[in-house]
Amino acid sequence: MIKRRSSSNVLPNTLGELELGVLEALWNAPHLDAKAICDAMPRFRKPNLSTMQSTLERLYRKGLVDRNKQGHAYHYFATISRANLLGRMMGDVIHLLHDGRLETILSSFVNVAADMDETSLTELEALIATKKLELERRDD
Amino acid sequence: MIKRRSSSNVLPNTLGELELGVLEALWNAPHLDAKAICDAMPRFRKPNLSTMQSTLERLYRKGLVDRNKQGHAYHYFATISRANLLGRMMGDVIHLLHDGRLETILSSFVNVAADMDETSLTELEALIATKKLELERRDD
DNA sequence: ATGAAAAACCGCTTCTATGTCGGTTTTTAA
DNA sequence: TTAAAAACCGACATAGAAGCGGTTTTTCAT
Repeated sequence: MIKRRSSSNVLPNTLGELELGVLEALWNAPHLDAKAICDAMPRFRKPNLSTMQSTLERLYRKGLVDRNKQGHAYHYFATISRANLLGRMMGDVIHLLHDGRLETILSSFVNVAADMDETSLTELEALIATKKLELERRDD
Repeated sequence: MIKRRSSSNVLPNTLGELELGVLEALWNAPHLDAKAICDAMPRFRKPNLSTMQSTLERLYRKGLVDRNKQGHAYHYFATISRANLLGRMMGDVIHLLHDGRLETILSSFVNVAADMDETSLTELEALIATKKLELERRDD
């Protein structure tokens, strides 16, 4: 009598490698069909057309791509931008490890930014300034 | 003839629900043994002791916990803080969706911070200032 | 209209990480 | 010395993703 697992919901927005590859291809060139997306994959892992169709179907059910029929094939396009997906996944991670202290999260931002590039902190400051102006304007 | 999958490395630092629960318990009270960690889990999903031991063993191999024998049982402790794990996972997500443009990443930070709380942007500014001072001092 | 080609559709297998646990061996402390 | 507690070992379960062959449907050119 084995205990059933309560379908794990850590990081609800994670994707497989191929799924991500597909999105990359679609961000790069919207409105491709399954065949074209296959061709856009690097040779060392070019999947069978059926495999690509399965993957597209999964992405479609997840709402990450939409499609419409043009001629004899579906043409696919991403329904989410790279930046938005990044935001979602960051949200997942934050939600997963949130301890209620804002400082924990914000200091992660700063640390990541500091690790990337010397000038990042300054850029981050500039973006904050812009964001603050936006918020002020919205309040008027 | 089925193609072998090159063991997928999307988000190398993801954890299962139980694994994360264990870390939460250890962050909350370091140096517990397997039994005690079991007891620390919410009743509705309290695992068998063996299950807990397997999970601890996996976390140990991953380097996320360490242990030493005290009396007749191992006592476990986390080798990574919540904030550091958050940082790692954020790094994973960023690496996964990096498009070369720093602005994409930084604007995600700002957006997430802005969604959380009005004062977050100001706090973020303060943290940046602190971080900058740290970096300057390191250069001396 | 019609038939070949292309794509969709269907159902199945494989793979991997995690969760799950029973049974056996080892260790410890009384 | 021995009973109990824990470690250790070897399974099986599950879910999401990757993978693909075979069949049906659609389309377009003739």
